[in-house]
Amino acid sequence: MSQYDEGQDIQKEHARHVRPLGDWRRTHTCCELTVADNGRDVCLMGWVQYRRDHGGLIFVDLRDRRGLTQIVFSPEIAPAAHADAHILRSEYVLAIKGSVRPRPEGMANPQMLTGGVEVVVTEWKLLATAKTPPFPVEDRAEVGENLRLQRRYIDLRRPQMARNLALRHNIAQAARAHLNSLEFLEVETPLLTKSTPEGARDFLVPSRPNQGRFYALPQSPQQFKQLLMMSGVDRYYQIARCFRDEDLRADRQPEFTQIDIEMSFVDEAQVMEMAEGLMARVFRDAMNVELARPFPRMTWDEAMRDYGVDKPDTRFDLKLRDVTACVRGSGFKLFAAAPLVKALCVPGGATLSRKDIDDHTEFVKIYGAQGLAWIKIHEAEWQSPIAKFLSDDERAALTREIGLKPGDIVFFQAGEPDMVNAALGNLRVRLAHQFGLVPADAWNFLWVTDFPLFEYSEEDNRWVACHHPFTSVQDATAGCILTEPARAKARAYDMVLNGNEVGGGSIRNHTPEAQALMFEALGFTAESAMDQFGYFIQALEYGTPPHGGIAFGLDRIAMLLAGASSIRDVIAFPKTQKATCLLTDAPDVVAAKQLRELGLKLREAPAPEISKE
RNA sequence: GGAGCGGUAGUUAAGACGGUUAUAACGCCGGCCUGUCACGCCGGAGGCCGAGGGUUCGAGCCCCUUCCGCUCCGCCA
Repeated sequence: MSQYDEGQDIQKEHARHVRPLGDWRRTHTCCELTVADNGRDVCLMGWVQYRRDHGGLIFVDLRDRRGLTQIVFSPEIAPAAHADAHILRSEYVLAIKGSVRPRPEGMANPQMLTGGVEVVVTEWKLLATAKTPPFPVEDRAEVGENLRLQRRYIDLRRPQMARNLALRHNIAQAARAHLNSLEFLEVETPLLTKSTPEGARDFLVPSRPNQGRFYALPQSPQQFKQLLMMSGVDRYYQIARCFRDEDLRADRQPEFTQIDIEMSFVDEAQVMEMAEGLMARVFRDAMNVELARPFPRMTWDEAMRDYGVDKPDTRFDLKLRDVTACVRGSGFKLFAAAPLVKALCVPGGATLSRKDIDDHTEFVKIYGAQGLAWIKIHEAEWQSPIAKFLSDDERAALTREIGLKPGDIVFFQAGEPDMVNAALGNLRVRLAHQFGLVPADAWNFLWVTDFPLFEYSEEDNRWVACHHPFTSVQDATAGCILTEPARAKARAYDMVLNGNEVGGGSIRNHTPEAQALMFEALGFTAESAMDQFGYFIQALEYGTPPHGGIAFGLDRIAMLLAGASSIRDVIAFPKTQKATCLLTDAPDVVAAKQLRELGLKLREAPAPEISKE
């Protein structure tokens, strides 16, 4: 007989003790009683966290999502209540009546919020038995992700997960409170909508009454929120579920939540000021932290130049240096011929071991680098595989440009700009963590502005919108939309927190002419633009106010504020990396009848053993 | 589409060069215990080593295939 079966038999036996709730009403939660409640008659309900059965006295820590309260079954004070209490097991659900008393002298537990008191049980009801949980309901239990997701309802009982859910709620409520105070209107937009060709892959939903046609789930409510501006809503927000059928990451789920905002009659400065105010409110309400405003700003060009990425982590320095000119005619052919050569100096980093450097070399190969050149700066010499190729002039130029000092290590990357920036930009973050340069509890906000309007897609062989096709162009570069797309700058802005993009937005095209120009630059013909976006282009023609907005990634913000390493830890029921739900086993095969009704035929029939009929 | 890490009692892990009966801790079950709080003490049960195939006298360990989880690249307007 397995431990599992034994547990089931015990549970079956104990189930005879289960009683209905009846007229019992909970008077307090499990984290609020204090010595001030001494003598009070209370009724608590919750789960058995720990049971400490001394044969005589029985202690139970009763848990709800807020905390723990110690209850005591005493054979002297309440023999009837004590008699059956030995059946209690982990996760049994319990209702108790009793009186609050301070714990005896020296018996208080300062680690518990309610550690000064206990409740002496005079009467109790077993509300439900429970199987032995597959993993302990404790933060310190390190449990495999698959088991946590399969039994999510148990995982969510763990204090950290319960706190994460509450934090997420507090963030959303702070955002709502702030936006409501500014007279924003919360409006819901459709989940069943139209597929658009730009952007991420859509989730499609077949239509039964319109066979052969499909809805798409929204990647964002972008067009709808702009249509609401055209409708005169003026200030809109929505805590909106969004869907993108792309591969997952630790910070990316196929369905996620945005705090989606749009405003009329505004420019960038007003949207950004509103966004800073919202974030300040979120930090005040949810974290009890006051943020300094306004947030620092940086152009996209500066971000790429100094940090190699468009979402710099400014909690530490370690800026990249462009040293292309220093090594232009170098005897080191790799440097001499490269379109871009950048350096990343770590002060005091010459202590790195050969193995450390090998690890970093492997790391940058992820981003397409062939290798990783490095120089350790010693008092007397430069220790480096490439030092012998560098002339005295080049050494002097590098020393000057990078500011090299004895004890430093400097890494180089040469090649195509995208690769160089990605390799060194990501190495920068890795090195900062290795050298302990990332301050704890720092909240470094940053606006990144002046994004390019377009980027070239090698795959599609055309220019695509960096942000989205409704973003407007900066006046100064409006003339080059068609002639020199690479130079066109967008009226777009991203909010970055500790190296994570937490929000992004733009001022939109509000004239049909500007929008038509954008579609033209993206390679749409007038006909194809009308076909895909006709309703939207038409709407622009009926008096559209200047407008713009921003969308925040609620999940990502919650993850950062919770200190979680995965977005899954702040989503109640997340998907796995293969986009499946281990709890419900979705996605699943469907009955042939359902497919027939939708007019769908699978290319291959599902295997018989998993097909449902 | 690609790269890497992992899968061994309920859980988390250990398992030397391929060699008796696969370890430990926690949990679970039973007993004892009136001030514990991750209670303590004594005893016990618990295994298809992810799955399938192969090599071998012999496989948790080596080889092949496959499934699952995680991290990353591509992808994500």
